[in-house]
Parts: sequence; structure tokens; C-alpha cells
Amino acid sequence: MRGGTPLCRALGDDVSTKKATIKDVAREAKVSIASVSRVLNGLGGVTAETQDAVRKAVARLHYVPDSAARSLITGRTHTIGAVLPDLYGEFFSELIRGIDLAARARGLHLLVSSSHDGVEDAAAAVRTMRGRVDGMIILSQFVDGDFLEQNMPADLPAVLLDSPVDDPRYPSINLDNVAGAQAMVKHLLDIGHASVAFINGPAGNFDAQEREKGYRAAMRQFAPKVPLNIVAGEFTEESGYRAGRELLAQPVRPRAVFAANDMMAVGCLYAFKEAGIRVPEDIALAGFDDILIARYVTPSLSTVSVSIADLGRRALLLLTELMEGKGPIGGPHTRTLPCDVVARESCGAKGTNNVASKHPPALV
Amino acid sequence: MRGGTPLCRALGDDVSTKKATIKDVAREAKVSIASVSRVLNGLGGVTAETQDAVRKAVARLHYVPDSAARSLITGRTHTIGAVLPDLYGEFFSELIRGIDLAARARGLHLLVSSSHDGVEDAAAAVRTMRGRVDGMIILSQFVDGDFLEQNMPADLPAVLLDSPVDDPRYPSINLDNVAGAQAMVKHLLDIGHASVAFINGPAGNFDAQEREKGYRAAMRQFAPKVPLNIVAGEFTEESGYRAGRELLAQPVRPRAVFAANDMMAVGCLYAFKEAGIRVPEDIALAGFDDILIARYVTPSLSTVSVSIADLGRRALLLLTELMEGKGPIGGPHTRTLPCDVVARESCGAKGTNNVASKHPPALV
DNA sequence: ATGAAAGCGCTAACAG
DNA sequence: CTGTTAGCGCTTTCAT
Repeated sequence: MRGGTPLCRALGDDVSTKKATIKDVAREAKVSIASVSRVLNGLGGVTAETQDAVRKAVARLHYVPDSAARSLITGRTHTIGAVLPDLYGEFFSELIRGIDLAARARGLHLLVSSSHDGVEDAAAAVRTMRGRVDGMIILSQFVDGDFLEQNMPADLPAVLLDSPVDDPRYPSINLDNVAGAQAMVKHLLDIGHASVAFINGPAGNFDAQEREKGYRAAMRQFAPKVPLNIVAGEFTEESGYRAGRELLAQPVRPRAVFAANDMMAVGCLYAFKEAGIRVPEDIALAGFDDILIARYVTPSLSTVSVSIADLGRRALLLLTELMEGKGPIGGPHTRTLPCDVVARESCGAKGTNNVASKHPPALV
Repeated sequence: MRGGTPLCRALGDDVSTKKATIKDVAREAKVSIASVSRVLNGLGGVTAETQDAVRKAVARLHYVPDSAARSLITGRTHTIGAVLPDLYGEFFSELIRGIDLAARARGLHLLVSSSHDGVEDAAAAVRTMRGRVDGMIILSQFVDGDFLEQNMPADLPAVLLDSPVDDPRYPSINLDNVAGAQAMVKHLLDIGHASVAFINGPAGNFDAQEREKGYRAAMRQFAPKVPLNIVAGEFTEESGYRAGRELLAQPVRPRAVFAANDMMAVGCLYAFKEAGIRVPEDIALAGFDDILIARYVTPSLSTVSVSIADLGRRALLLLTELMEGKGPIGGPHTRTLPCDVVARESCGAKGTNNVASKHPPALV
């Protein structure tokens, strides 16, 4: 269907019925296909005239090289794959944005597979990308040594995000959860809050474990006499609410609370408000992540901020190095992305940084 | 580098040095490559034995067909492209999620190009996808008839999102902005607010225009005596704040305010709070989009909600129909996605739906 | 039911 | 500097 004679070659024909191939260009430019290829790939060894003729023919025919044919022979796809879990809106979009921007700047395309909740899901995603990408960026709690062994096409470069895996073949970039949490706890202590409680994340979660580590380290270092006070949470707003009530029920109420993420901090805030406890006057509160709502709750939430887009950008950079065979040159296989303490109203230190307009307007 | 003899064919060799090809499978199964192809593509015309031999060989060799070679000959990539602007976090992730899930279910991959702010940017994205995708989903304020004419490879199916373009070749799916806005204004009127003002979006914005249309329609129909009251906005929180102050400065303060999006409503809310005006007691307030913060501001914001993931899912469905050559069968080229009025505290009707936990927990 | 062979559009030797 | 030619791995006639 749609057919049309393949012979409509009237000079300067614009309305090419079928996609032009390298042969058409060669004929049009009156040179060999080899020369066309040379010009297109900037290999040199062609006179300016030939070059010109080819370029003109290409333009006249609206020729675009077939990427499949090219891939078939070169073995490269100029595409990188991103395998991501069911990430929270902001993280997801920022991460993709960071990766995509950096990739485009290098002429790479981005193949995305998102929303993987299970190991099998993630494994399938990784496997179906085989042959379609030159490298992968993987963020998944299910990815460990075994997983990689079983699902990764041995020679495919990959960068892991936020992963505990420590394998020279698969370098990873992690948030500096430990330092971030430590800095926040130190900050709370510094501004005079004598005791700091910690609302933990889900038991098996890597970020949660690291943040807890940071809490412990800071307490050990800066308030060694003060007993640790850790309550359980699940990273959800609701679990934060429960943790808040639990904290309030303790014989001695802590002076400050550091939640392992912002959603729990928000839940916790509700619990405090409900109980008539003022924040930060009666109790200080801080979270982690700096999600958008952190600025909009009342009081605005102090938190630890991370540039997710930067994480994506750096992951792509590292991946391209890997793809170029340089290997993860110099330094350890595991790199770390710094976090910043953002002091807003809820911690009782500053009170200004309430509303920022960092985010672009909604478009839909 | 990495080399290794291509002859390590010891029976049952697992550690294939190079990727196995269809020839290897044929040899291993002692059949012709044609038979292997037939089995792999389920074309029938093969005995059970042949089939079995092939399957075993495939498994033994960990054979995976080369997608580039396949594309070269079939002309299909089993990949669809998504071209998106610099969308707000939630919209972006929900949209991708909706598209990706539906695509995966059909064995399609998703090539994403995001963050396009200019026409040239979007054009480049569309052009570089040529040949790499079987169809496209495009959301961009820059896409109009001309754009498509100039950048779309004539035979590539595409569906447009949230676009005013009305071209049978490029069906589109739009949010039902008009009906949504109309329903919200009617709701405000219904619950007793005598006058409703409207904070508009950016002048050239399609959504904004449609929402204004809805406001006008509702006022005309349900409060024909009440004068229209429209103030300018830019979809940003800050412009909402300014609009709020402008509204307060009017000789007669409106009883209710409907902002064309939630971010402006939030800004407006700050203006009201600052002026000591109570919401909803002194003035009712409503937005559009149902972004996450809408639930978390105080009072929680009444708004119009849209299932963005559903938009993505439906876009992919429509696209696959197009790709299968069915064309956008039956119905107009432009379809519409319904919106729901979500009454929370700020409009003064209900006061419960404050905190929902619809969103998954943050993972990073 | 099976195999041999002809390309898909391109790159990369290898000749001239 | 340019052209000829041999495949890349696969699907698909066309014979058998």
C-alpha cells in the first residue's frame, strides 16, 4: 500500500516516494557509495568537489542514513538504556532530564524502561535491551552481583546508581547519604537541640541504612552522651505520622526529629500539629530529599537536598568513559554525590527560605 | 581487546566468546538458518523435532536475535519515540509511566527525548528519531501543521498530545480542559459562591485558553448576570501571588477564585494568607491539575484532577492502532480525556479529602 | 518440511 | 583520491 513508481527520478525530485539510500545519493552525486560514506562519516580522503556534490545530493534527496544498517555493521547503536524503578515523580523526571541532556549533547539516544517493582521485571528489562544499547544506567534495589552475572550481556558497559554493589566492572554513583545525614544531625545539634531522634526508612533499603549510619556517626561524634533514639518508618507519609505519635508518647520528648526522608517528615509534622505541639518551638523537625512540598508545608521543612539531575548527568558521563574503553579510570568504582543541608523554618534556625521558585511551571 | 578464539565450540559451550548468530544456532541444531528463523518467528511449517532442536540450541548458546539485522530487513524497530517538553516532575513521570507500561505490554521499547524548550530543539529531536522508531508520541507547544510537514518522515505514524492541531494524519488526545474548568466553576457556583474570578495562564498556552473557555462557558450558563473577572497569570506560583494581590485590590472582592493551575492557586493562597484573608471562609479557592502539593497546603486545595498516566496509556494505544494501519478508526481525530473535580477544603464545600497517599514512596 | 540463496543499507578493506 | 567488493545477521522467496 502507498506504492508509487521507484523511477520518479525527475531531476531535483523532492517527493521521493521511498526513502533514499546511499546508492541513490551516490547516483545523484555521480560518485561511488564509498565516497558518500566517507563524506558522511567525515573520514577525509575526499576532494572538496566530491564532498560538495555528496552534500548537495544528500540535501536534495533528504537522505538520512539508516541506523539499523549502520548498527548492523558497526556494532554500535548510539543508544544508552536506563532501567529505573517506580520512582517518585520528581526523582524520576530529574534523573531522566539529567541523563537525556548529557546524552543528547553526545549524540546518544535514550531508551527508557521504568516502573520495575520485581526482580523478574528488572531482569526482563535488562535482557530485552541487549543489542539495542551501547551501555546502561541501572537504578534498582534488586540489582546485585548475581543479578548482573545472570542478566547482563558480559561486554555491555553499565553504571549503577544508588547501589551497594562494589564490582570494578560496574562502577556506581551514590548519593552521599551518610555525609548528608551526618551534616543535618550536626546542624540540629549545633543550633542547640540537645537530643535528636531518628525516623528510619524501610529495613532493607540502602538509602535508609546509609542515612541511619550518618545519624549514628553524628551522634557518636557530637553528642556521645545522648542516647540514640531510633523509631521505625517506611518512607511513607503515613508511617511518618505513626512515628511522630510514637515519639510524642515517649517519656521524654526529644528536642529534634530527623526523618530519613521528607514524606515521613511531612507525616510527622501532621502528628505534631494534631497534638498541638509547635514546630520548631516545641520540637524541631528535618527531612531528607528536598522534595517540592518541603517548601510548601507550614512551617517549611528543613531538609537535605540532592541534585538528582546531576546524578543523571554524572552517570552518563561515567558511562561514556566506560564505553570508550577507558574503564572507570582513577579512583574507586564507587563515587559519591554530595548533599546539602537546607535550613528552613522547621529546624528552628533560619526562617526565610520558605518559597523558592526553582521548578518550571506546569505545562499540562 | 577481550578476544578469545572463535573456535571454542566444545559441545554445550556456555562461555561463548562472541555473540552467537543464527548460523551458530543452525549448526548447533543441525538445521538450516531458514528453519531457525521459522521457529523463532513462529511461522509454522516445521516439525516438532526441528522445533525442539532449535529451541535447545538457542538455549544452549544463549542466542538472542540481533535487532539491528532484523530491523534492517523488516523495516520495523519495535520502538516508539516520545518527544516531550520540560514537563513538571509529576506530569513527566506519570506520562512516561503510562506510555512505558502500555508499550512494554506490547513488546515495544520506549525512546525518550525530553526537555525541549525551543522549536529547533523539538525539530531536532523528531528528526533524529527517524528510522529508529516505528511511531511517535509528541507533546510540544511548538508542534503545528508546518512543523509536522517539515520534520516528520512522511510515513511515520504519530499521535499528538494536548495539541490544537487537527489533522487526520496526526490524531491527538487532549485533556478535557474546557469541561474540567466548566465543572469546577459550576461547582463553586453551586455551593453558593456568588462571584467567581479566574486567574488565567500564559497568553499563548493551549491549556490556558481552553480553561478560560470553560470558565466563560460556565459563567455564561450558570451565572449570566455576574460579570466576568479575569486576571492574568503565567502558570507560576509567583504570578499566582501577584494575581491574588490584584484580586484583593479590586473594589469588590470576588467570593471565589479559580486559578488555571495549582501552582498559581498556591501562590494566590499565600497572598490571601498574607493579607489575613481566610480561605475558604472569606474567599474560596480552586486550582487545576491536582499536583501533589495540592493535598498538602493548608487549607488543602480543591482542584481538577487528570489521570496523566492514562493519557500516556491511551496515546500508546492509539499509536499502535495507527501503526497497524487501522488508521484512527471511527470518531474524530481529536479525542478527549475526562477530568474530575476534587473538592477539598479550599473551596469551602467538603473538608475531608485532605491527605491521600496515592503516590508511591520516594526511593532515592 | 526444509535448505539455498538473494538481498536489506551500510562500512571497511582492498585495488586502482 | 576514488571505486569495487565482501560481508554484518537476518528474513524471505524459491526450489527441492
